[in-house]
Amino acid sequence: MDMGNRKRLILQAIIEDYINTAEPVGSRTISKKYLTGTSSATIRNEMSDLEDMGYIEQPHTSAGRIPSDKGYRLYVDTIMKQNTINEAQREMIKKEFIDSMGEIDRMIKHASKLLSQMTQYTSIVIAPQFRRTGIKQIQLIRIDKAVILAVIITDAGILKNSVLRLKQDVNPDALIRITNMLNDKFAGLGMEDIESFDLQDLLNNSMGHGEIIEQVLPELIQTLLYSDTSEVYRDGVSNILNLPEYSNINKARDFLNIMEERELLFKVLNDVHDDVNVSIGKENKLEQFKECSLITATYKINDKTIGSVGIIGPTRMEYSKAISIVECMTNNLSEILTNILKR
Amino acid sequence: MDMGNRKRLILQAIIEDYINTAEPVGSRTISKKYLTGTSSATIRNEMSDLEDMGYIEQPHTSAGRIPSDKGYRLYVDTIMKQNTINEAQREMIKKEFIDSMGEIDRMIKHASKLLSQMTQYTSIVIAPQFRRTGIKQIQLIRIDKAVILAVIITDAGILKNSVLRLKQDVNPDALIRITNMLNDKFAGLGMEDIESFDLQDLLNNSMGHGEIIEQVLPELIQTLLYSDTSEVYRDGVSNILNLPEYSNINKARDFLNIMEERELLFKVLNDVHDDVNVSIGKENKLEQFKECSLITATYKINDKTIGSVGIIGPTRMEYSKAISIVECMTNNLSEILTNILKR
DNA sequence: GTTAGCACTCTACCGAAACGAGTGCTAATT
DNA sequence: AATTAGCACTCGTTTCGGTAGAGTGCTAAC
Repeated sequence: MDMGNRKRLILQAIIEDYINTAEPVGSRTISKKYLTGTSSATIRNEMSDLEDMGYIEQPHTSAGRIPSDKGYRLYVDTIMKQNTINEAQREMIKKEFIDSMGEIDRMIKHASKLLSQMTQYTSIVIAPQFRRTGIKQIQLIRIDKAVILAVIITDAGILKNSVLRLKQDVNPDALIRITNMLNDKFAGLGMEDIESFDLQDLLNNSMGHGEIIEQVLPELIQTLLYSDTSEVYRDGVSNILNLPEYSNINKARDFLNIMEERELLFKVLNDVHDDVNVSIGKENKLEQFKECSLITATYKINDKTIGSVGIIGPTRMEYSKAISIVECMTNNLSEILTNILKR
Repeated sequence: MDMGNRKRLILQAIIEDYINTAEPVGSRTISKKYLTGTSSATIRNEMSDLEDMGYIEQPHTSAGRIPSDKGYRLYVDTIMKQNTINEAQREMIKKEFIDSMGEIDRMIKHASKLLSQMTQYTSIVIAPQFRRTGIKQIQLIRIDKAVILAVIITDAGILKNSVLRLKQDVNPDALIRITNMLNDKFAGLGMEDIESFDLQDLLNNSMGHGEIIEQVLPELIQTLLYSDTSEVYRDGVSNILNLPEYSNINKARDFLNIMEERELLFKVLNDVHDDVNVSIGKENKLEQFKECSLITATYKINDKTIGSVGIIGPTRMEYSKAISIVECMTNNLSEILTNILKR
């Protein structure tokens, strides 16, 4: 059976009406609101075909049709019109960012809030990923007897610090030499390189500071590699309770439960690599998201992906709007973060 | 009318039964389950008195009674038995902390998770408050042309850093002199002192570095005073959906909405100063908490309050258990944080 | 002061009936 | 051959009356 243009229009009508109303759409509704030139009987026939083709479903006899995941997929890929957010909204995102600039952290939280406010779904954002950047500089600062502070500055201008407690005191000169040594070794390296770093090699060339380096380095590497896992921000979690899909308390609870699993959310967002990705319903790997759609996008510093943002909503999602917003958001984030670096 | 011992027992019975069942408690239930020697008729009379005295309420004629806020208050203050958590649970809290030690941040998140898991309510924790500590040391580090990193180390060993971008480059020697100058002025001061700090005075004695100090200082003070607002962690928000109080979607949504207002939560937790505080129902200043109870406790470093934790639940809360858990938690937090310092 | 008994009240629950939205099929129309 | 009108049928939702049950307040007896 082929997909005539009228079928396409009917599918579009069903999806868009269902997105608005969350009610199964009947043939008469379509005939009256969308395809006024066509009778409901004709549309019924077409709908029957669409059902056979798997694009729509019937919750029960004598109800209208609702889109299937496959239907949404076709819609997203070939039917819907793109970029529906208007210039004013784009400006809003841009402007809001300029206002919130300063601390990267605050900016990220703000991005999350904006996303959820504009879409009325739940947003998730992961903070810039240290691991994905390179090391620019390492500074060791003596703050007390046998206590030093390690500050790490990355390509992306992100800082990490950790307090290292040593067994013995270090004199300032030695500390400077050690700092230089570490910088020689580490500056310019990517985090991937650190993982396979040869500790022994460094120790052999430690010019008498072996003992100290032996104490400092493991902690330092630890900080470098693992400190920034799972910095996840959510916003608008309560938005989903406005949706009829979640008027069922149990579903709502399930959803909220996942939203409290930071590590899980982190993972989900972290292994997306496309610029913009749309996962519809059962396309999601996670069992708990089988009735949701997830729109994700990555943001970059100097064209290197270092984080991502996402929107979670019901499969009945305003895809077009959500996609444009997420896209616009990551573009702005990338631009601003990259600029912060250049300054 | 005076409060005889039997009235007290009946009130206790009503409250404890209601805490367990969330159903209005009738006279027959009490006569059968709690005061087996007394007939339901007698208890009815007593209950009528208790209602007149304002300790219990009737949702409608021909329903049992439920405790009023005043009733809970009396219960918490004079009736309930204290410290109901057992040694095993105490050990659990202690042990969990030892496991999660290391980064303060992680520890705080973990505390929040533990609180909500053990109580099955929603927990809120605010991270150690920088503002409430004194400055130990300030370090300025040149990381690039006209870019310096300010690291602040406080009494409590907490660090803050901010990147400062200057209009002109600074040579290392000047930076050291400036650093020393700042340390002379700031080290040992409490955050309260900073607020009233006389900028002009420092500028007058700036030994030729006035221009740089003028650029550095405002940002630095900004960081000191405002950077750590609203580091709030929540956990177990979805727990409340298990409670019959929130089977009504609207109430649940209201609750979730508040829980997304970090600043609000921060404020609520931040202006509690007692060691342990219980606010019941309408005793809460916040409109949205009029049907909740809030148990808060503060934790300290070296006997100086620097943060607090709290539990939010329905007025029908297991006060005794919740209070002990919160108390135990803050004691452990205080101890461990204080020890971290000493090391 | 306490208790048994009883009339009364109010809610929650249940089932039947009416309703209405929507379908699928058939026959007529274009 | 495609479209449409008409109609019987299905199934979920709403409404409504009736009933059961829990609990009270009051009275009279103990």
